[in-house]
Amino acid sequence: MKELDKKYDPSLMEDRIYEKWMKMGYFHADEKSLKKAFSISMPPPNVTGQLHMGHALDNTLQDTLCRYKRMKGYEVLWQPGTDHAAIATEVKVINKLKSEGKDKNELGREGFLKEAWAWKEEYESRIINQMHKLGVSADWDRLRFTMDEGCSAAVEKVFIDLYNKGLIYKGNRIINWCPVCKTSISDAEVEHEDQASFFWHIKYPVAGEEGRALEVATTRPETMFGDTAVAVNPEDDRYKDLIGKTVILPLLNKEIPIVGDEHADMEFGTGCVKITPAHDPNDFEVGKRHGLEEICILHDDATIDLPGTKYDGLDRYECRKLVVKDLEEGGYLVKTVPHTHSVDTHDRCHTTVEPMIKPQWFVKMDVHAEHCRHALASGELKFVPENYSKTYMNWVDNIKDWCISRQLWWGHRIPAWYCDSCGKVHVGHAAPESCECGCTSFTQDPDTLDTWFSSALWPFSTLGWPEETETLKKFYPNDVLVTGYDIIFFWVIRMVFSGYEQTGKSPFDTVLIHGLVRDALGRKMSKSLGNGIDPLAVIEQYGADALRAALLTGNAPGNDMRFTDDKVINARNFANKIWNATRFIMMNVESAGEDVRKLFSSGYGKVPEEIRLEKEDRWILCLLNDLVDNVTRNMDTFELGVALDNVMSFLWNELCDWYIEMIKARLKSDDRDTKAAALWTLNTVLVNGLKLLHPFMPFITEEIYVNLTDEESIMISSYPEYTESWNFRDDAAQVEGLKEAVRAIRSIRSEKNVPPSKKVSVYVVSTDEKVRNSFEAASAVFASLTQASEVLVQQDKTGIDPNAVNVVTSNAAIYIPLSELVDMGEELARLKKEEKRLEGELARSRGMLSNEKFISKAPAAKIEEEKAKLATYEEMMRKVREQISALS
RNA sequence: GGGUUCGUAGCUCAGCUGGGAUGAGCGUUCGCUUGACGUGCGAGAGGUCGUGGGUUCGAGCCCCGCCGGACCCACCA
Repeated sequence: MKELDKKYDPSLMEDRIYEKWMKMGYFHADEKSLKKAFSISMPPPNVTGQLHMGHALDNTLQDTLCRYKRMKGYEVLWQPGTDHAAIATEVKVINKLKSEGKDKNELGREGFLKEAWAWKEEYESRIINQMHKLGVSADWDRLRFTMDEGCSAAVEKVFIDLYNKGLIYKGNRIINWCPVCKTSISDAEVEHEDQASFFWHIKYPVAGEEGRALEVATTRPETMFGDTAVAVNPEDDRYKDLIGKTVILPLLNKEIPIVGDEHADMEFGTGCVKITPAHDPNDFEVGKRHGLEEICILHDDATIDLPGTKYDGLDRYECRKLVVKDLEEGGYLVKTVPHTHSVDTHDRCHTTVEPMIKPQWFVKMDVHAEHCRHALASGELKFVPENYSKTYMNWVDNIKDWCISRQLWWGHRIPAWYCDSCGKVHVGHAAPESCECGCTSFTQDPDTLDTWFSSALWPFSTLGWPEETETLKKFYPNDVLVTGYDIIFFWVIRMVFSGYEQTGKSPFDTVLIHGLVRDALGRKMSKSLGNGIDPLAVIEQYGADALRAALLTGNAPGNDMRFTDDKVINARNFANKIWNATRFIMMNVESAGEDVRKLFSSGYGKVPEEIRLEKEDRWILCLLNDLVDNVTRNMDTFELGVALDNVMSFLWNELCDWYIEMIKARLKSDDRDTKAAALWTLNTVLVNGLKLLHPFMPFITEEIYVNLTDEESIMISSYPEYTESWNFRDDAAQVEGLKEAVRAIRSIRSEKNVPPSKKVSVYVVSTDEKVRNSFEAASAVFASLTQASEVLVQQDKTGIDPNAVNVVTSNAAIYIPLSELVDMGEELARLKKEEKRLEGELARSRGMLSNEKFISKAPAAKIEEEKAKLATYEEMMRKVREQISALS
């Protein structure tokens, strides 16, 4: 046994401990192990950023589960890795190049990718170091990256496979285009932002009908150059005679047809809709139904593409101003109405996206959606908390084909090759020898795949798939996936259908959902608000253990949480408490000598023959045993916050506040047996308490454990198992009675302002011999906990000052002769108050028991419980009334 | 428009399959140099569980309505 520093200072130990764990290889998972497997794939953080509170929470949850399972005897694989984060990284690298005066296009594809890889190396190692600080026990030997060789091979195989099955197709479709990033983005990457703007009402004159015009309203007047029709509802009496005729498109003086289409809502606006198939998803559909021309009027950077006009080359918003001005001058503008509407923006750069028609690659979703439904219906996939399966199904039921091509360089290049002469597409690992047309020259598709295409394969691509590796066999499917609810659509759904499609299985059994970490005011942490809290700063100040505990306490699965300093400070104070309790124990063990200490190695659930336990020893062992049961149950149902609360309150409130105080006298005594039993119990309870705490607070528990036990590490120690042999119910109940009495006396002393220095006699009266015996046995403890000069246990009130203060507990009556301090009127009032409280309890209890329906319908155990309570309260009432009549 | 979720102590939140709100932390009041710890110890005050119904022997928990907040999706020509 070594000594602990006088002061608890996490910064002095955490790095050292982590290095030791790494060196010992405790995080490594052995695919050849015969132990039962437990596996989690870490949601790969982007190589763009740094650890934020969301990561800290996500990884703390995973780490806690993994450490628990390891101690429980599982072979645990926590598979770590990072994500290439296509757009995010590409944008950051471009910006970095810009700041160095370089340009993406000048560098060329190869040169740019070199820069991007260098970026990746730097940021990957940075974020991994940050996870080390948090205590993440992932198997770093198996670190993967979404664009490494194996993952890339998996991506290519899946693409080719889906293409061959007809589940991937290429088509000209309307997609979301980001004019700044110059790439298509999926629906999921689009955010909606409310913006104040206008509704411009414009007249389109009907051709050949002098004086008649259709009035349309638009928020994007510049798109009128792409109009190829005006739609009215076919049921609309106002306009249905015009269907089939044409209107003159102002400014361009072009005739376009009037079509009848359901899309036009008679109730909304004027009931007439301009149709711009190339720049609006709804209009695109209308265009398809009516065979309308699709005229693209925008360049990729959102400047106007209208050669031969004065509008050509203008920025979209410049053009808008000019169009409005020209319409007004031409007498076409009817009115301008202020209007707030939601604008689609790119979630990465917040640029307003433009719907554009582009040739893109899509994944068909119908078959895949079926996989997702099956996963839940079959029970092969479960959500914790369960209600998130509704969110999941809501997504599944509304899913649309997934646009997977991106006009980026940083990513997995699409394995499609176009014949240079006939243009035919060939999908495969490499270009074919020759095309059917005889041509032997091909060009690869320049596009890359959506980041989530590779993330979707993460649970198996990281384990060696498509090879049937030992690792894959041992650890796939994963047991748990831990992630936030905001990512169910992006990631969870795509992993699920990919898992079924490629491996025939759900990629994981349980999805543990957590919420967002918000700031103290409940706001989302964001760069723009500048309200983010840096986990590393918190670790530096309070330690990783405190941060982890703060993230887990008082938080139920799936719920958002507020992060406040209070929580971290409380967690740090707890750590300090445990630290000092350990120092106290060590100090006493040291002085007790080697012959006591050698008894300490016994396993859980056994008491060495030489040890003679006393009541309070059995009480705390019984509580510990219940704790093991509770914590295990809560860990297994993913109630980590509850489990941690249980451990903390046991160690702090029961072990430190009660047990240690109870045995202080025994530790000072010369009786070798009683001292040995107390020390043995202390050590046993602390060591096992630390084990229960370790998954949550790994560093301090390791430091204490190795110093206390001289063993190698708590990480590889075995988890306590609940045992019947430590169910000392009877002793536990007696000590609880004792505690109740102590609290009652302290309460009286405090109420009467009796200073601790004043020692008074305490009489305990009970007619129950067993109760008397237990108080008798504990009289020394009892006296020290209540600052009593003596404790007299007796069966009646003989010799007690009739004016003594009296409190009634559930198994005894306590008398404290304090007559000189007591105002009899006050005392009577206090007793009356107690009488009233008991009356309430009795009424409740009797009411229940006299209710015939309760007696006939409630479970028998519940009835018995209530009867016992009633008996206790009746007895208490009897004593209180006796005292009242004695005083009156 | 579709869906989800919340409303419990001054604040932030727990409350397990319905069985006494002896719930936690912080804050607050009073007291304590108790030799492990003031990052501590002891004792208090503080709640008609948003609201109105219903089901039940019994509702913070289940069902319906309402009020008030949050979020997601779709739409907004």
